[in-house]
Amino acid sequence: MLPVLPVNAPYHHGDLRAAALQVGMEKLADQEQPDLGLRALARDLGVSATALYRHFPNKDALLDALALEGLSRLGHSQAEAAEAAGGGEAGFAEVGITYVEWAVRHPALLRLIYSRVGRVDLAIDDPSAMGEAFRQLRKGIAAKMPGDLAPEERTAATLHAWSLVHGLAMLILDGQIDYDPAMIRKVVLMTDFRAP
Amino acid sequence: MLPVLPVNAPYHHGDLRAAALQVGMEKLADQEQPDLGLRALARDLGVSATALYRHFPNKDALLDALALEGLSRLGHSQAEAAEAAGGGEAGFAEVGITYVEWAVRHPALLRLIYSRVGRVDLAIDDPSAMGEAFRQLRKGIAAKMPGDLAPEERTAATLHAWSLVHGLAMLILDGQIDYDPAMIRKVVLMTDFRAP
DNA sequence: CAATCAATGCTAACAGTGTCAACATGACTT
DNA sequence: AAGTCATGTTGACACTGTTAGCATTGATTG
Repeated sequence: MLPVLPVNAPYHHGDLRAAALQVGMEKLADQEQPDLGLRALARDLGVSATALYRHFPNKDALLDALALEGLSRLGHSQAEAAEAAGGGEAGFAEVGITYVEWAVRHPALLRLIYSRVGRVDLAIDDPSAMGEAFRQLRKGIAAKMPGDLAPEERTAATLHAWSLVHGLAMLILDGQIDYDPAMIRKVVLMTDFRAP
Repeated sequence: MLPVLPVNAPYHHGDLRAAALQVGMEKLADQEQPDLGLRALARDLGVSATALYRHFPNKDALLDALALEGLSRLGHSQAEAAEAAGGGEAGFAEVGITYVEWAVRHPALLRLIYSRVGRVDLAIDDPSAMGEAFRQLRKGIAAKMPGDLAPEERTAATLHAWSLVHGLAMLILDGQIDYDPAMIRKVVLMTDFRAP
């Protein structure tokens, strides 16, 4: 990744924060692991290492912002899939399959999301932003559950569905199983939420 | 963690390799994340930073060894649970619940295992050791499946079970859901492998 | 038993990292 | 036009993994 506008660059960047997030996103897209160096990123941006500290209090805050952006994209993907799939249990399965597919396409981003969302600190603008985005994700999953379940069963079923697709995704990302769309579909469809 | 025998220590440690693995294991047990520094570990061992290079070619090799040891312990735990649980589907569920419980008790170790097993290189003594241990783990899961399933269904069912408990474990470790044993049991028991 | 040698330890150094302090530049406000 | 403040810079510090070269010890062999 070459520095952005290395020659004749003005002293002030224009919108370094946005540029950092964009280039950071691009770098993550190229990687398997979410290893993002502050200095390396600054180099790619054609800017000194410490310049980023004018826009983020520390590296964690930058990663938090990237994770939040990633979570937003994941949520968007989920919502899209939910709409395209229509109602019913078949549609619900489609949402889960989309989750796994998204994870396979954005491994570093998914890892970053889950590694940071659990320990948001006050560095981020809105500490509840992450939690809120996740609540949306959960809601998206829950909304597709069969309607005739008791509330407690509903909670368990949501957790079951989330765990199943998240587990599938992580096992694939960690190289334990191959990504075989047909097999994923088969496994996701195995669950019958009305079983005793 | 204090240095081991800082005063009057002989020039040669005795068995630095074993000591490193042991202290490394203890450090991992105290942590949530598998962050293990080579120099920090050497300090705890009361030894210079580079001494460890006489026993491991690099940091990755050390972590691989720790992950392998962890995987062995997990496999042992699984086998124990499988035996104690007896046969049948109830016993099978017990094995899955044990998996989640083990993960909650050894978060850093489980993370280390899954982060390294996918990319074993030739640094480790037996490159297939990790894969072998995992095959055992999978076999342990598969062995508890209902016996009257077609082979392909069996594969899917094994993957389903593994993904479900692994997903539950990861969501708990990442702080997405609380560890509620009753809820775990409920969710694990939800699956009916004979559903169409 | 003495000499040698390989195993195992050490220190010094290098490149890389995140982060802070102090200074420089330039865009916006009055 | 002057001054202020956001935004950039360089230099430094402490930390990391890693290599090279030297020191010490326990084991092997003449």
